[in-house]
Amino acid sequence: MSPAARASGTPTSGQVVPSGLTSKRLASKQVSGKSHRRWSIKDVAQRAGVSVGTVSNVLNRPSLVAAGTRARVEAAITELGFVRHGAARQLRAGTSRAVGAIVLDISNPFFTDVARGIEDRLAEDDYILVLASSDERVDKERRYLHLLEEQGVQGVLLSPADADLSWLEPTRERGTSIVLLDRPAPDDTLCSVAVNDVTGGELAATHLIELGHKRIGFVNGSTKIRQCADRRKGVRNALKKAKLPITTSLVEVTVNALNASGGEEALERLLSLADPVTAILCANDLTALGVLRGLRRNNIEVPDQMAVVGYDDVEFASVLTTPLTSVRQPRYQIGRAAADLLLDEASSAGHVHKQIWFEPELVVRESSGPHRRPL
Amino acid sequence: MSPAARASGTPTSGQVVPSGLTSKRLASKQVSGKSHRRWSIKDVAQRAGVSVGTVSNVLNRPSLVAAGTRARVEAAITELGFVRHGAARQLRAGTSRAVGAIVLDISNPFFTDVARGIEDRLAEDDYILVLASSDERVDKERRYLHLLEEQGVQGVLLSPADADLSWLEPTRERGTSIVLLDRPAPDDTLCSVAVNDVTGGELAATHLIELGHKRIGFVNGSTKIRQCADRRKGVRNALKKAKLPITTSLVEVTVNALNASGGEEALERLLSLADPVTAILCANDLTALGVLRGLRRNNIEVPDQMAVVGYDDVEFASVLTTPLTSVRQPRYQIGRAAADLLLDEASSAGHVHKQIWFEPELVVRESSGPHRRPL
DNA sequence: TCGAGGATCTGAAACCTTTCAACAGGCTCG
DNA sequence: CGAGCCTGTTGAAAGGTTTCAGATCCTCGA
Repeated sequence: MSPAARASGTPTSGQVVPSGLTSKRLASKQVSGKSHRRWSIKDVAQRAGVSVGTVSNVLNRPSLVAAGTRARVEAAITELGFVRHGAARQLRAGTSRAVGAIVLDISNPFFTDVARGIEDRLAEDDYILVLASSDERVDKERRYLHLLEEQGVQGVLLSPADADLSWLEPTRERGTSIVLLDRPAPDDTLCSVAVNDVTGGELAATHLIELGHKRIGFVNGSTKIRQCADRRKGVRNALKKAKLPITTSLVEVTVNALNASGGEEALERLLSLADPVTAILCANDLTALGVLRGLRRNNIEVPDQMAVVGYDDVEFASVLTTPLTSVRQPRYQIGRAAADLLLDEASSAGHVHKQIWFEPELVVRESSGPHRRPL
Repeated sequence: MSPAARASGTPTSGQVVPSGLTSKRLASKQVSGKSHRRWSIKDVAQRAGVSVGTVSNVLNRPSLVAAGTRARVEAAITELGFVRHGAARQLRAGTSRAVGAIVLDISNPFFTDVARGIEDRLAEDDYILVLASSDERVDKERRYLHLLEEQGVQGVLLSPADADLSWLEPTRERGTSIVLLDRPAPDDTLCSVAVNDVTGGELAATHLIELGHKRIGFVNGSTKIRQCADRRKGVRNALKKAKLPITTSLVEVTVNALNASGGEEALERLLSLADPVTAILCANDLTALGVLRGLRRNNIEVPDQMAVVGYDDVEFASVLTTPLTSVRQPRYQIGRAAADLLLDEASSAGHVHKQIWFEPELVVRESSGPHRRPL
């Protein structure tokens, strides 16, 4: 197209400034030269010898256009390299092909997989994902919501940083749908997708109980965190159902940080008990990893002397020296389901808000087994 | 605002359909009721008793507006809950506040961290990130680029699936900047950010050589993959510099899949050698994990009987039973740098294309040490 | 032969913002 | 006291698309 284009087809625009340049003006032209204005629908119409309305029809309702005309228009489009101006389309049609997601932290593997689920579902409907991390900060969350609303996204998938959701209301009233991610909706005016952490805790504990364990250590984070509180509830449910006395069968250890060193510290405390536990349940895989590491250092065999169960089923759980039994959350599916709800809410007239609960799944590996040898 | 709003401030719109409804029309209104049209700048102007031009000035060039007027307009904006119509703004102003990124797979931890770097840098300038995964498929890549271009993003950060980049040219000519991610630009008409994998391979191998190893196993993927080829080149460079004969000092094993089981298979082959190696270098941490696992099963001690080095420094490398020595890539920084280049290219007139190379870093942990005991 | 109705196409209005020339006052300086 | 300047403000044009009422042309049945 440009006369300077090389035959080979390699990129030609935006060359580096020739060293001897004097004119600033010229330099800037050379360097980032936005060559020509984009072609508009008008240019296409002219080239195809039809009206703009017809071009628009080819783009949006091709069945209304006679085959011959359509072909001519399509030819003009490709010849010109015409690209629809999304903003203009959105301005007039009032609807965009973008969906926003605000998660706590996109570098957290949980949200990474969720994001992937969202993206795949959106792609099926030719939507595009605008992704943001709130870092659990309400101010960032709001700022992003505002930016997304300005952008005119169809809706927002939100993993809220805070319990209070009333601030979402103005945005919703203005027509931006919101679906809660990894958090149950407080009432039925909102869609949500969450995982049942109570079941998760119960699954893990029941597994250990069925293996014959009667004294179980539970390494958990602060119960101020909903997930931790729920998992604890599940663990206690399991004991209750098995008619095991909670006071003697459950040893709860709360750690500040649910990571490997937190796990090691918790293990210290559990090993120093007069009446030791035979199994340890961790609220998270990293913590379980710390526990495993500590056990190895103390020459305690897993699972024969101590059974260990984690939570999250992170990528490496299965490839550890002693593969870790863990609770898996259907992360990808969560994302897909949430995107699905949003698209439904945004497009279908008869949308009814839904709260979707996913059930976690226990993945049994070598780290858990019956107690065979005392410490 | 709505008369039905409850005093508590909890969400009220979008209630579930009352069961007895007969009119479909009514139902849809009740269910997803986009209550009223968004307020426009005109409404704000009217309410503040000024012209639309003034409101626009308050929004975009507040210094031009007298303090009193500005206050009145701002009051009107908050009272009405006015949100700028981004599409209209973009249509008229010709510029959007979004940047696209197309990566190979957002659920891959490498790109996850890169994405985070991008996002953080963009947030500083109030830009927003549109993220897409190509799954290494050229068709998805192109489809997404087209969607992003329609959206009118300022530019696209692209981690290309294919060697051929000529197809990017039309998009660039139309004014969408492109910065290559994790891939060096073929020439200086394009910005790029990449990591020097040759250095990475060299670092790892040199480390082992300095520990006294004279016979090293190298578990690598196909050299058709640029990263693998480059790392191999680096390893060979290190041997050359140390004046070690490549034929006898280096045992190369190629695996189909760079994962844990690939590592275990490779280890089998390395252990069956007549003249065994004393150190194993893996092109990737998962592979190293498989190697470690196999070594443990064979009761071979790490690092005394066998040193192991990985590549990538994944999250769990440091928390393994034997913490893994690995090569770390500055992933977050890569993302930041790429976003930085893009913003510069998109905004500054005197932009000069740059190729940025990041150097990887060796993180030494317990899995590597001098050879102390024969197998 | 005429009218109805279908298929196809047209052209202008509308969407909401930004931009900019022009204008209104008020002030300073000569 | 008038010219010139500065500060604020205005109003209309422009940007690219979609939508929709209407215009044309054909075909078919009466």
